[in-house]
Amino acid sequence: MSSVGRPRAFDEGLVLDAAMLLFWRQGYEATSMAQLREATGLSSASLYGAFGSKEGLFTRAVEHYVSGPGSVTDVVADESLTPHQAVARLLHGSIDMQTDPTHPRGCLVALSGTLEAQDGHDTGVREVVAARRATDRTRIRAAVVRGVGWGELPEDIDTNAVTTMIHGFLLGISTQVRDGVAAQELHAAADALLRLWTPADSTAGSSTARS
Amino acid sequence: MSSVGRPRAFDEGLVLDAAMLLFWRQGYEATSMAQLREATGLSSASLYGAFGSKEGLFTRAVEHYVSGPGSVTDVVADESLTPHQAVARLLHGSIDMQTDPTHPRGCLVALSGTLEAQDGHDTGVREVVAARRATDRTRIRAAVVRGVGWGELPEDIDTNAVTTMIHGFLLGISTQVRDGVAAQELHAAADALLRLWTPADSTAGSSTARS
DNA sequence: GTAAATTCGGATCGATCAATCTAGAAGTTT
DNA sequence: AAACTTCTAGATTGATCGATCCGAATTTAC
Repeated sequence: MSSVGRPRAFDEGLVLDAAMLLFWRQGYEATSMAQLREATGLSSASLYGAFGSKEGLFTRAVEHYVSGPGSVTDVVADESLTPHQAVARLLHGSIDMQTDPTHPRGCLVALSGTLEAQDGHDTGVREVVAARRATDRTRIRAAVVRGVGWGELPEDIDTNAVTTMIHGFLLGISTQVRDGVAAQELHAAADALLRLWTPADSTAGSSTARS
Repeated sequence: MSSVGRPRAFDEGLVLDAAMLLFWRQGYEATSMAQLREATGLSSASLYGAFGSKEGLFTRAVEHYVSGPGSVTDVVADESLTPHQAVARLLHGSIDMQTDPTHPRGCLVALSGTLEAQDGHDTGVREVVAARRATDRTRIRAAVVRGVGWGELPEDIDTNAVTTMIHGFLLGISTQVRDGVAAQELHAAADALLRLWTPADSTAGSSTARS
């Protein structure tokens, strides 16, 4: 920020990477500043100077996640794809990401901030991830509406219901992955879910739509 | 336990009720013994004398939940129902329970123990709820297999995939409820999901199967 | 060269955590 | 009455929590 004074000696991206992995694996509350200090290699002074608070660091780590591994869900907003393809890639891409053994399993956004804070102290934590969940939901709904517009889905379909069904399954993936459900089973389940995208006519194959 | 000595002055059921509500609302880690003391009206000595530890109290509270509000999922194992009815009542009953405003929203079993404990200290917490999730999954799979046996589902269906799809949606309900999704939307989504139970023939109406 | 600005490691803050223990009063059985 | 257990109420344990402060180190601005 400032051009005067001693320059920062650490790479903010690497620090956010380390913090993201901890929050991803353990959640916000179970992750202590001592662990964050050890994982990032920074002192308390540096961490608080750069991020203000534990909550501030979490917020930045979530943003880092959303623009990193979490960006797999962005594909659902890609209007160059058919709506069916967009949703199929959303689900299959999320499953691939969440079962990738090179980082913690499941989705940071889906697993964090689902419990109530007692005193409005950690409400910011909940808001950050809930906002991203709301974004996913809005994008899924838009894809469903596009599906109706493209003629992939019947005109009289309940778009909110289909949206809730897809988003509900997406959110449930994380818990299943944490419980050890294999990627292959989840992919097959996603295909089964997508099969009702085209209830009568089958203009687009649902099992061949994966990348 | 003992027949001699001063008898217990508190009602264990009421104590477990209060503890269950706290864990349900806030989760295990965010709930402190001080809150549990205040909510139950018991002293530390009484709580530790009766339940051994915070983890022991949580375990008993989860059992209390499973045999109480959480028992709505037991219907999926009811073999006097048609398999389709069993799954339909599982989903719609869970939605009704989880959106009931007289207690915390969502499902205690679905929301707890989804994150990794750092040192094998709280692994018991995870195991208790994960075991119940595994039971739900097993029961859903049995209902799906019965559905094939009854001729409600095609012989060549992937029962694991359908199971994972249904259980995934069930688990995702909790997060959606916490995020404010209305019961009516979730019911409609469940109906949409159940629509693929009968892909071609429609011997059982999916939207009229609710209680 | 000097002063201002910023970051660093490390010590430390008060608060809170789960858990244990004490002491005496109260209740129940034998 | 004696033995036994649970009760209330609180003190206390050692550990850990998030957050702050301090002095030394480092860099830029003037």
